[in-house]
Amino acid sequence: MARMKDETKRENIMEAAKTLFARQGFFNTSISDLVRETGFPVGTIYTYFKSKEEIIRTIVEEGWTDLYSRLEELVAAPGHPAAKIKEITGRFIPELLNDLDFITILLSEGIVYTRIEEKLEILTDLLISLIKSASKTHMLLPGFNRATLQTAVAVYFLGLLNTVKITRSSAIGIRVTDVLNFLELTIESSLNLEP
Amino acid sequence: MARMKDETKRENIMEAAKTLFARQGFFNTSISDLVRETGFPVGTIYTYFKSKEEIIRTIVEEGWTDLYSRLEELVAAPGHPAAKIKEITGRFIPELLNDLDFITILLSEGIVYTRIEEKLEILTDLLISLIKSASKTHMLLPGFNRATLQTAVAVYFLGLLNTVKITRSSAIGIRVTDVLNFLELTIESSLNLEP
Amino acid sequence: MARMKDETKRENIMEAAKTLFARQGFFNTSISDLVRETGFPVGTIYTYFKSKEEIIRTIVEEGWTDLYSRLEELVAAPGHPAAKIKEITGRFIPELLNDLDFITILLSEGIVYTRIEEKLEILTDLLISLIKSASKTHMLLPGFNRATLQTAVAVYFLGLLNTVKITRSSAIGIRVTDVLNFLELTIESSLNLEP
Amino acid sequence: MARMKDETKRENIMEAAKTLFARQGFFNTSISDLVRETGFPVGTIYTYFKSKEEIIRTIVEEGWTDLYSRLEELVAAPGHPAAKIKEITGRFIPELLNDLDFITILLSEGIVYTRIEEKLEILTDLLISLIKSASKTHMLLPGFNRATLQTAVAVYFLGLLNTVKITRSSAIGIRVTDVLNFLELTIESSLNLEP
DNA sequence: AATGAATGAGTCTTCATTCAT
DNA sequence: TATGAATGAAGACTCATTCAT
Repeated sequence: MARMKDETKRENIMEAAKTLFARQGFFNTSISDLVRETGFPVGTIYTYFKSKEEIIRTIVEEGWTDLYSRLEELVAAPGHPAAKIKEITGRFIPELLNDLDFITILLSEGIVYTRIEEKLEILTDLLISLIKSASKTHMLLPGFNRATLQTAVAVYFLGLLNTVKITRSSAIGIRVTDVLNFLELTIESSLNLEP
Repeated sequence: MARMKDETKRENIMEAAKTLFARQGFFNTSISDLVRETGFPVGTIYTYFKSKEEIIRTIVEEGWTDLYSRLEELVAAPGHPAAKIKEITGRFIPELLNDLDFITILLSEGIVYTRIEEKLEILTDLLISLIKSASKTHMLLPGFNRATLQTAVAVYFLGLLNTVKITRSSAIGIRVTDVLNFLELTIESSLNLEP
Repeated sequence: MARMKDETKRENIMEAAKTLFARQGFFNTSISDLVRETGFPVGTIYTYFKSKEEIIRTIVEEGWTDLYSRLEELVAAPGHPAAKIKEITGRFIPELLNDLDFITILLSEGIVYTRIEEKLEILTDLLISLIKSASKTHMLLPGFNRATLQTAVAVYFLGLLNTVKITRSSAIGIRVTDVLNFLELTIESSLNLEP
Repeated sequence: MARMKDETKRENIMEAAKTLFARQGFFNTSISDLVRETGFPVGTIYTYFKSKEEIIRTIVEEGWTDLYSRLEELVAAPGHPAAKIKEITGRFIPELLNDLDFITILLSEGIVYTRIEEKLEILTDLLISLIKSASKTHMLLPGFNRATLQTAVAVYFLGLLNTVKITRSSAIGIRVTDVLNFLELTIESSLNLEP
């Protein structure tokens, strides 16, 4: 087996790109910015990624895969569904909301360069099945059919991310703790969880 | 006297820009695209806007002003607060969700080029005061302090817009009707409205 | 006779242009700068001058004509030649060196847009004939033929102007008084003036 | 390894720029002109110079450095001060006056883009100290203090250059030989040199 | 005559990507 | 494989001048 490409370099590039894309935006970040930030020569960047677009796509894809697989694992693990939901709101989401750079990129150019809807749909499906199994009655809220439920999850998920993202750059009086607090209160009151 | 500045031209430019920015993104839309789309010569574009950035800023600013003033008017009008909330979910939001181009721009580069957090904060304040006056108990949900309430409004608002935006470009199984449906159900069940 | 064009406006334009051209240079001054500075509409500028180039040409031509005619008058007046030379170094040149804007323009784009060499040649001729008639011996300096004498006048004239011009923008330790002082000393010692 | 930056190209660009700037002026020379003249693609111009302004600055700066260091060397060399002055008027100045393109640029936009006064001041200092050491009496001319002397050098230097510059484009009856002739005569008669 | 919107050729510069070394 | 000079299409924007009103 031939010598593998230096995985560290790849990660350095992605890390730098993530920071820059989040801070300045994808279009306002040039490959030379990346060269300056990483200290690598241009050629090296193109050794690891075949285009600028591929860099952002990779950031989003890998970030999402990581996110989703951790969620999947959490759901698949043995244990009570209601406890898993607690785990999600109490640990998984807080962790996610911490990665502001990822959120910023995902909600900006990430949407353009990767099929985010598909990701959202899959995520949504996973969560819905969990919610259903966690719910005593299997009738979460009267009047909620599947589409509405899917909508609910999407609205919450995107709403949370976007709120946190906007919070970042601003003096708005919302803190990440408020967001988490809101989430917990909402989940508790609207889902009729089994004990 | 010389020719007077033509308001129609200004609107043509903004309309074309709105379409293009929403469809291709701000950075993927060149001034030449605008020239092609409007049929105006470059110089004319710059007679009405002093930069490309000013165009997007104007689109967001004017769109938001229109949005907010309609909401303000609705809130200020005589009538029962609960009825006004119905009006908002039943007429105002649906109308807003219809303007997909505006939503797309607002959530993308609009965030970068205008102080969207400030706008959101003001909007949030208006809605909170309405909600409070509409609520029987003035205790909307147990455990909701002001920050959480503000968060709730932000999450819903941004979540709705973002969901609809993503819906646009995709095969995801969510329709605007689902979004509206979800909103109505949520509002009803979570706000304890006076009859 | 038809109503004459408002001569004042013409002068306002030239004055503003002179200031701006001297301060920022001809090419870095736009017609809009002129519009801003004068308060006149563009159209008005073009009513009085048919092009930007004509403005600078007029500034140089009129300035030079004024300069030259005052010199000519001084030379033509009755009186002793040696006294006239004193008059030139003591009054005429100091006055000229005062008009820094004119000097700056003359030495920069003025050279490009008007035939400055012709002007210089005529000026030179006038001064040479004066010097000759003022000189006791009519042999100013041994070895000075006509061409050398013309050169001398040109070098002094351009040298004086250029030195003063550079002095303007800088911390160099030369003052206009030094320049005048130098001139006087030189003239006295090198020209063998009749008493 | 990648290609190395090619010093020849840099020089080609500067050479072409020098010719064009001198002939047409800095502002009337476009980067496209440079592209046409050099045969290089635009990008290559910008590989070697980061802006149009940097090109002119480099031309003036390098030209001046070369000039000054040759003068310095001449002055520092062993030998009689009076002989050095002869060397300057007889060889150094004639060589300088030969480089019409450099003179033209130096006296036009060169003034704007580099601190020419500082250069002049340093040059002046060097020459003054040489003149003083060459002078028998150390009292060059009665009444000449340091400022006047500095002025004298500046006026001569700028006057010579400017005269030659104007000579270039014109039918004026002055030749470079006249200028040199004038200089020699002046120096001899006004400086009281030791034998 | 007065005005200032209209015009579009032309400006400088950038930048993702390639490929010779 | 590593490098970074080379490339040139494309970018946003300017501005002297015209001419409809």
